[in-house]
Amino acid sequence: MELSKTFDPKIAERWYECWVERGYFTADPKRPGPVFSIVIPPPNVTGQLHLGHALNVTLQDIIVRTRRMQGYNTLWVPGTDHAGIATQNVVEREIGKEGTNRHQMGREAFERRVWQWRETYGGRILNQLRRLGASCDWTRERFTLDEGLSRAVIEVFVRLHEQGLIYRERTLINWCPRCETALSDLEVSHKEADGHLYYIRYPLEDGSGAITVATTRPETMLGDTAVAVNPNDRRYQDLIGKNVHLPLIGRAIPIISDASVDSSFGTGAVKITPAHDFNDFAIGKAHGLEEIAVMDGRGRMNAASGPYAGMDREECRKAVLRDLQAQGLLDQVQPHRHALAVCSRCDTVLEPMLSTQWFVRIKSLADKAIAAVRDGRTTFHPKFWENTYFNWMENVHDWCISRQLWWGHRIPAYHCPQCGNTMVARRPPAACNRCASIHLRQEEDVLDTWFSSGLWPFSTLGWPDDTPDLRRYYPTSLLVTGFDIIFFWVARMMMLGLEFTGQVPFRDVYITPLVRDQFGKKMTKSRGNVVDPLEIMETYGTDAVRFTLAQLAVQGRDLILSNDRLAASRAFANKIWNAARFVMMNVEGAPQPIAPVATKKLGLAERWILSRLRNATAEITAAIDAYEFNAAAARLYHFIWHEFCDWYIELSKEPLRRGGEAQHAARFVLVHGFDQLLRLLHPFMPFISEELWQPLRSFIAERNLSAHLPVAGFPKAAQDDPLSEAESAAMAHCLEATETINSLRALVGVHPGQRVSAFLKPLSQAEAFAREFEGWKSYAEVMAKAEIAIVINEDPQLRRGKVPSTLSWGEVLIEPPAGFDVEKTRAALRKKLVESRGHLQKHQQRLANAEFLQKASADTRAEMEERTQELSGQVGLLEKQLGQLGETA
RNA sequence: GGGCGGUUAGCUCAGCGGUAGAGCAUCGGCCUUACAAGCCGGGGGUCGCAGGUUCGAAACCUGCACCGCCCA
Repeated sequence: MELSKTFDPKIAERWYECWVERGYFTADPKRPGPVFSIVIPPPNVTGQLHLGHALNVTLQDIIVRTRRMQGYNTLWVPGTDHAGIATQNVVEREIGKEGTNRHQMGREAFERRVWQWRETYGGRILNQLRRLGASCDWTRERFTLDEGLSRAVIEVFVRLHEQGLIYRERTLINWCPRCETALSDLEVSHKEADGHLYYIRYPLEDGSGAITVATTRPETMLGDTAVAVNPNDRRYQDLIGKNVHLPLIGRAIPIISDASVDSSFGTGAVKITPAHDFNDFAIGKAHGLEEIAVMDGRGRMNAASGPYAGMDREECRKAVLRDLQAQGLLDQVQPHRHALAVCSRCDTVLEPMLSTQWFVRIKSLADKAIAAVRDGRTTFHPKFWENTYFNWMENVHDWCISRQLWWGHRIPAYHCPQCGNTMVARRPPAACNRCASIHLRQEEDVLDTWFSSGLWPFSTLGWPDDTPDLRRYYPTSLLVTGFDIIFFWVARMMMLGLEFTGQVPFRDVYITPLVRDQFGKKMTKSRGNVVDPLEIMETYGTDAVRFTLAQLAVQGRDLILSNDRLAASRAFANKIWNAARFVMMNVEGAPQPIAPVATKKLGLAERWILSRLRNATAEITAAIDAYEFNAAAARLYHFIWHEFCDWYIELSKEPLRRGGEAQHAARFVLVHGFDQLLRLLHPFMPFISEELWQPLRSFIAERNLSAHLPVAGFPKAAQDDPLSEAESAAMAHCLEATETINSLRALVGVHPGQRVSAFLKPLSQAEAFAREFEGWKSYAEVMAKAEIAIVINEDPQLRRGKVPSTLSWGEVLIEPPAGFDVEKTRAALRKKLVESRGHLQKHQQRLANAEFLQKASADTRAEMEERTQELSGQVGLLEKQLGQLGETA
């Protein structure tokens, strides 16, 4: 079969469909073997693939494909979450364009509309995962609003309620006036903003003067129910207990003292609005103040705000300031930088709002989740992320789980309008269990999306039923996610998993790096520096993108993606492609499969590359096991490019030409080596590896050889090294001699096509070297384009007219072309001499140090002595060689 | 304010107690029938700064500086 000259990623990427059709990714709980299971952190159903996903999914796929090939019973569950707020926003925008809104539509019609939207667009991100090559079990795709998962949500809600871990309370919560819903602490972002500090004079009721308060939010004064000062503030001692006349509204409110007031802020006196500020709420509770809400759910002023009713909060602020100014009550305005709480979904400034919400009592759940990480049932990689986890878990507040949305799991609570009773139940009760009324109303609110995604590791496996999947695949082996999701997913999955299954949801948590642009900046929509993974997949090929991400995935460090890196990976793919062409060209016409050759019967170069393969296999496997993707990718790259292509393919050319047994052995090693190489590569670059493995397949001698690579066995490092120590040394000598001769050729300007004659002179044990040399002479001669002779006894004529260089075990001389530059070669030797002398000096000093001799281990001393010997040999040689070139050292 | 991570070649990063490494970029020479998205060869670093521990520190400890992030 003929391969084209360059690699076209598009063609290779077609294999995906075939793998899915063959069911390679479909798990079977009945199959024997150790289990490896993983659930995808469900992407938002409205989402589009971004680089964070691409990285996350690539790394998961590397592990999953490796484990599958290693024979694990492997399951990777894909799916999406319903993303309450985000999805509702998308659909509201859509119907907005049609001139309607959800309130006009009504709840049921709106919900139907959202489902329609989901049917049409919800699969988008999952299709993008397919394009990335993610080997998910699509027969088990889940959605948080699926019937099964919804049942799990209700079950968990009811049980938590029964245990007293869910309660309902009227309190101050973070409210988004645009989304018109409550938010949990985690959905609140903080950002710095330039605002103003307004100094407002509140006249005392007794007419004896006024007290000035400073505030960033003048419009909330309409709901003030007190003014507070610090009890130790001398300035206001006399005023505590008096009343002020609240401007614009006319209400009389007291001046109180509270230790939490910061005397250094503004005037030291602050207005207290319990219904619109978290600090004020706490003060209000402590002092029994009235809570007066002056805004509605859309951030508009309500009836309690008197003349301002109906205004928007921004508009109201202007009006209030204008009126205060008109009455001479606005003392001054200062520029002021302060933190704003905004909605993490839509960036709207949030409003603290008084309302009745459902909460999860979190302490006992968090304690269990902390313990599970402390005692190592779940481990983070890199480990330092555990600190972040602990820090959050130890300071976690009760979780507000109700949302005033129409898209989500409706809370299974039923209110009785007749007697005010509220019941929580798995199924709608027929009648009130207190007053027997049959007119019950289900709670309007839905649950926070994270409430359902927190159940994901076990709800996707069939919980609350005792299913074969749940029994076989839970707890899962690993969760791969970004650090920003530790609180959302990891924390909640841990808490809920432990509570409802008694087991941790996953044994390992691998925290991926953050992907930054080539300037090291975080990619954000507002910066406009977001790189679309689909675009770069289009340009460089999916395999190249995957490989680049793996190469850069260093633990504990951000990942900086650049086009240079991507281009390098594309070049790597092309290199592999061409190596395959070489292999295929050289086995053409050979009997299929190529009969294996016993290791003993292989040539030195063949045993050497198999030895390197063994080493690469062990190192790559260990790196994957340790989630050191960068190390695994680097070793793969080095093995393929430098060991297999640069050396072995070159070394194989001679035996291939020779024919007979030598040719057969080289063919066998090329095929076997390339087969193993493609298997090692497959988890990283699934498409090109399959594309190349297919034509190679018929040459591979393996019983029960699988039809495709995803289910072929992953290489295992051979027990014994095919290469003895002596042979390994011999190959090292061969490679060093080759490199040194090539370097000399370039130095003196031998034309690349020209053969040269070269002489090798060992420093010692010349006869032994001469015998060893016979074993690798032909390799070095081919690779260095040289006639090489070994010199045992130096004859006085040897050096005449030749150019020398050093080897770690001796020296090498070549015949230079006429008119070469002697000074250049002298300079090269001089440079080497300076280096070697420097090193030698350091070593000699060390060996002369009494303390070193006394304190360093015997091994270290011996090693240093050996090195010193070697270095002094080098220095002597270099001096001699410089002398030979007419320079006294 | 509390905490975490980083600072090594032009760039991106390994190395984490015994002669400073890789990839990319750069420079020189080569179209040598697998590959010019290539081959061969070369240059390039007082390992952020200051102390300390050690026979020996890029590596371990302390402090500082700068960059990035998280929490309040």
